[in-house]
Amino acid sequence: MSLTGSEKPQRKTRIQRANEQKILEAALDVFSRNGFRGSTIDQISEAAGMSKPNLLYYFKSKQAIHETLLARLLESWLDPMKELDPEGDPLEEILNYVRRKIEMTRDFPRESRLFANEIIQGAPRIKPILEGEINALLETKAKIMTKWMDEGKIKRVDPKHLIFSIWATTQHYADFDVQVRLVLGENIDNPDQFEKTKAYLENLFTSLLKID
Amino acid sequence: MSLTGSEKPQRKTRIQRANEQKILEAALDVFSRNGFRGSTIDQISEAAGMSKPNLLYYFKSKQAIHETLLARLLESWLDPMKELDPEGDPLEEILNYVRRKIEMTRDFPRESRLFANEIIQGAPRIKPILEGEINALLETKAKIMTKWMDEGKIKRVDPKHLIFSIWATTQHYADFDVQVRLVLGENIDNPDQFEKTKAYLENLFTSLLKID
DNA sequence: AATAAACTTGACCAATTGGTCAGATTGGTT
DNA sequence: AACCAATCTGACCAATTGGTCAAGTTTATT
Repeated sequence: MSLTGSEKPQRKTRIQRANEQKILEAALDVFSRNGFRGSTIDQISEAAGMSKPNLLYYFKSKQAIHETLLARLLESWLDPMKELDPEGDPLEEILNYVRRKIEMTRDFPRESRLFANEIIQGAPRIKPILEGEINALLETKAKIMTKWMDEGKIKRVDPKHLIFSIWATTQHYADFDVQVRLVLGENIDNPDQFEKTKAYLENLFTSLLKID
Repeated sequence: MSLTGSEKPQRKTRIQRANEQKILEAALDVFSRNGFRGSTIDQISEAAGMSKPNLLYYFKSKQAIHETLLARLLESWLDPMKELDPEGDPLEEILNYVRRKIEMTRDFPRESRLFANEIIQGAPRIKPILEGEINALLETKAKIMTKWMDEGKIKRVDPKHLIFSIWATTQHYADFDVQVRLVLGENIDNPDQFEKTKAYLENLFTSLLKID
């Protein structure tokens, strides 16, 4: 028994690190396709290439994997918004935010769906985190936008609804991928289609905000 | 045994009609909150106020209830788009579509979430229907919009992306209800907030499409 | 009132699934 | 080589859950 008290205080082994990685990668795949209740530990352990008890050696429960995944996700999910710079050119700052958002949608569609699944079902597991972090950040950024509007740098709109519409329009391409593909034949993982989508969204938000 | 051949060819009884209604109503509630796999027959039968075997007397399986719900949903879901009139005033027609869409989001949020749940998870059960019906309708309406653009009645944008962004921005308020509420304190079921949201979206799409 | 059909349910079953455990194997350290 | 901790797994368990069944109750029809 170690003197440090906690359960697993040791530094991580090579194997431990590798296997936790494999599990989280597999779990992201499975959870984002099937939702929490629609996913089984067997599916995940199979996808991770190990036995179920072995998976449970690294994560004590299905919940634990899911929580780890969501925690990591939330961390990176808000990054694009954090970069919104009050000193930059207002319209360009917002467009850059849109661009970063749609790049994330292209590069991390599974993360987007994992998040969407969680929110649609009432965010049972991440409401507290959402409540604190997102709200604070959003409040700050909304204030910046309001200041820009006061200064006449961009047109006046409700900043929170603006942010909602940026989230909605960008994430739509990941979350409703099947539908988009059914209509367009492809989605933003295709470079050509990515450019078209980006151009459309840049135009959408420029039209809304640009002062003539 | 009846001569008409099919399983249950009879006209529906008073009780039958009432109970099927109760079941579908309860199932919509449960499925839209928990997704297909996250919902149990017990939850639904409890919500419908009857025993599980009795529920299964009216619907032969959990799947069957879900399919019935989705079929009914799809029917009404596309109605707002069908009303888009090629003879009407272009901008006003599109804005009316946006208005109908956001009214549906307000009045039928559970249906919106049921649909979103299904699509996010790859639309396993409704892909065929989606493929036929939605695609055909969307193609027709996109052509109408293109014609309006050719005639210089509205600004030129990609009509399919336009439709995506209308879907995304309106449905967002139902599907991400929890998040919206966390940020605004309320959502479009509040008349005041509904007006604000409607005004924002009207402005968004007017800015995009209006010819000065 | 009698009767048949429609309706209802407690008890039950089999499959799935989250999680445990005892024991085997492997990796690192001396 | 020897030893201990870390890693791994087959077998197992208990709870949940979709669905069945036989028997009872209610409703409609004559």
